Amino acid sequence: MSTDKQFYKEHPTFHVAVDSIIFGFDQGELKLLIHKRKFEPAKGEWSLFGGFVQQGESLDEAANRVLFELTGLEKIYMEELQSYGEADRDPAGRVISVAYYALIPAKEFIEAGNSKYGATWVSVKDLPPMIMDHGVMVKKGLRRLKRRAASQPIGFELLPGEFTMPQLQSLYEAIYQEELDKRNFRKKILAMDVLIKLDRKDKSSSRKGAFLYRFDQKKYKKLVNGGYNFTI
Amino acid sequence: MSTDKQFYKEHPTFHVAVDSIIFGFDQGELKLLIHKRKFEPAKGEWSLFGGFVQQGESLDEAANRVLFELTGLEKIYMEELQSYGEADRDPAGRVISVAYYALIPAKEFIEAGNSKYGATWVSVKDLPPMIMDHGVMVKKGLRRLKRRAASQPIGFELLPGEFTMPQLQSLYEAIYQEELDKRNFRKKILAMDVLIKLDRKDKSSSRKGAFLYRFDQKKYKKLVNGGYNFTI
DNA sequence: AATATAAGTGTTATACTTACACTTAAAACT
DNA sequence: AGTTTTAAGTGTAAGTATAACACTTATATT
Repeated sequence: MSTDKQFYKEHPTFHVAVDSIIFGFDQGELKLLIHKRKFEPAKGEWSLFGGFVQQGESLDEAANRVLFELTGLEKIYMEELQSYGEADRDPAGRVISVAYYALIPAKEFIEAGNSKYGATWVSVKDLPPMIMDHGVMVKKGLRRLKRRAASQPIGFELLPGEFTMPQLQSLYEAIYQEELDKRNFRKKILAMDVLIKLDRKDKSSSRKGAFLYRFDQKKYKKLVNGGYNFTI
Repeated sequence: MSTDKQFYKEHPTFHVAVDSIIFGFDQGELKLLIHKRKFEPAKGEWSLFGGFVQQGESLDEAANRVLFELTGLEKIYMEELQSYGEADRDPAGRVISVAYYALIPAKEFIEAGNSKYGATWVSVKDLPPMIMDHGVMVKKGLRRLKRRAASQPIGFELLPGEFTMPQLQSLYEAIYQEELDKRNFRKKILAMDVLIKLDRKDKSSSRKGAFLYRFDQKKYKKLVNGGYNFTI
């Protein structure tokens, strides 16, 4: 702090915020978690979950803290998306915002939506108007999700620890917004050799029941380190 | 400014910097433009081109301004890469830095390196130690370049307006760090149908001379808008 | 006229991707 | 107990894209 002032004091400082684009998957639909803004200005309007970076915390730490404070969600998949720094993006003052995108699995999905925090899930196909540049951030987040899903098995982050092939396929269909052939889909996914088939079935969506699988983190890491590159 | 204080004044503010990872291509090598830092602390050590965001300018504007001030380069390809916000990343004080990556064509390449600004080109295969987290930023920039080069015809940004097939191939070989088959390379590039073959030759590197091409921006945009996706 | 050098060109084999339809397991109903 | 209903599960063949491979050509230099 004292050195800060010593070297850089002639330069201006700015409020820095983090905003999280939180995707979830449920009932065959890809959804976004938003809430009504809790503070002025624009209090009560639809907003991503955001807050200001505090002294002594990194951007990643701030993003995780804000998310936890506003939704109770912890230890979820999160990565930086892009910074937004237009001088007039926030009408209430100069704020530079770092957008994060986050994926949460179905188990936590329900709780977050029903919580005391006033969070709401909206379908990405029918987004309400959001404050400032949050709509732009979401579009960018969706593009990133599509790209990531195609080249990394990121979809698994959006599912519970155990899932069925039809569920996984339905997730990818929601991300790409197109129907996939189930034979080809299974072939590709299984060819990656990162899934473990369990001998139990999930019977919630059919009489026959669908076998459960889980993602094999170890095999995946081995593949990635070996230079292998996924494409779904 | 006054509204800023009104609404957000309880939150801390930070110095925000931009740092540019500038790639160039020359003599068959992919290179990075760096310089010796002009101010304390760590004055005289190898550094990316960076500076502080000023009041009233966006991050993009700051990145372009800083680059121009330090290298004289203007209107070059630039995009945001990632933000770096660890609390202790700069030993002299809290600074949040937004890294940009930039590509400059061969024509401007030479000038930038020989300039009054003290800029130096170093091979990406043999990078010197750099201040703070600049080495990490460069690694990230290289990964981005590789990925972008594979899916967008971004390589053209690194070449002069007119170039030959052997030059283009050599650029891709430098980016991927592997040799490519020239027949297959030509086939793929030409199949994209975004190059215009000129009837002139460049004879600087062979007696026979190689035909010059230029990139057709219009055709490219048409393809991209039509949903086409490149892969080299 | 001969030589040296990099540019330029096609084909075949292999791998990957896409399209496509029937069988099976199990609960629910009669 | 047998029949019906529903989603899960499975294989093959055609088409497309990728990868491997070697000789000819244009031109400056000697």
